[in-house]
Amino acid sequence: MQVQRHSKQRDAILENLCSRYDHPTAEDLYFSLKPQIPALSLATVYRNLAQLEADGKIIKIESGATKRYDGNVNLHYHLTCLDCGGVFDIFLDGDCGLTKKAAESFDGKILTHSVLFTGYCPACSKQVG
Amino acid sequence: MQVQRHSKQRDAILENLCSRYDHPTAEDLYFSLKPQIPALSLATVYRNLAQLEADGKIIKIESGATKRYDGNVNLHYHLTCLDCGGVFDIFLDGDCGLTKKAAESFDGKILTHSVLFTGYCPACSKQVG
DNA sequence: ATGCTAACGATAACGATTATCGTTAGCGAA
DNA sequence: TTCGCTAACGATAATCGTTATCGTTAGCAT
Repeated sequence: MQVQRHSKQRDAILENLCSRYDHPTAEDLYFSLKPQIPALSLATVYRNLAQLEADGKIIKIESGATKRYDGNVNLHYHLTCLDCGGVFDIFLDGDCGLTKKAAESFDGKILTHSVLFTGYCPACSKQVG
Repeated sequence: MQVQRHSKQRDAILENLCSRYDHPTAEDLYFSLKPQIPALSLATVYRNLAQLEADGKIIKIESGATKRYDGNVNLHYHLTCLDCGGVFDIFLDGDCGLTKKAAESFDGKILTHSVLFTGYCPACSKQVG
């Protein structure tokens, strides 16, 4: 096993991700950090996102072709808006018994889960259409 | 709006998908149908899977880079096995109140949702390792 | 300060999916 | 039944998000 070294880039990526709530893509983060770290490479963003996810410090959201990331690792769910394409947080009390019920009916080992709702975000659902 | 025509290929894809429970990828279906329809193109498989999904006749499973498909449109969930990579069905009674609770705490419009568990399938969880 | 090598930046490669385009075939009207 | 329209097809090029490669840079232990 290899020692993980500290890196300015990884710090900046984690800090940027944790300070926002729009579930950015790797590219979003890249452009957001470029002014602050002009030499930053998109590959570095992907590399560090993968590492931070493996360390359990961030979450990867499986929403279609382009992955999005979330700095909030507390259990919560997401909704993809069919209109604007944004991803929004949905906080419920715990997991609504999902893990327990699934464990009862499934003869395997369950570690984690994710829930992705589909619909319209507050802003888009208020518009006519 | 355009009229949808009947096609032998689409029939075969839907029938193949509905007769299996391994949540195949587009390529899986392609190779599975190739003997029966030698002229079949992979593009046709993708085209029809998209169309069948839009028609609500099948479900697309967002499990990583490669999408998988499911011919069972009744509400149920899935588990991805970290060991063998397979996708397995998890049937619970209804949605465990997920839709209701989410609607209460989210100020938008919720249409559907999907749940993806991560863990080990029955076979892999029984192996030593 | 020095050496080791994790992490970097640039960019090529990859893999899944989608778009293009000329051809085929489903299907309604003549 | 044939004709005409065009949805759907097959082949393949293009796209796009992500990952791998490789020479260079920079943490960090000695």
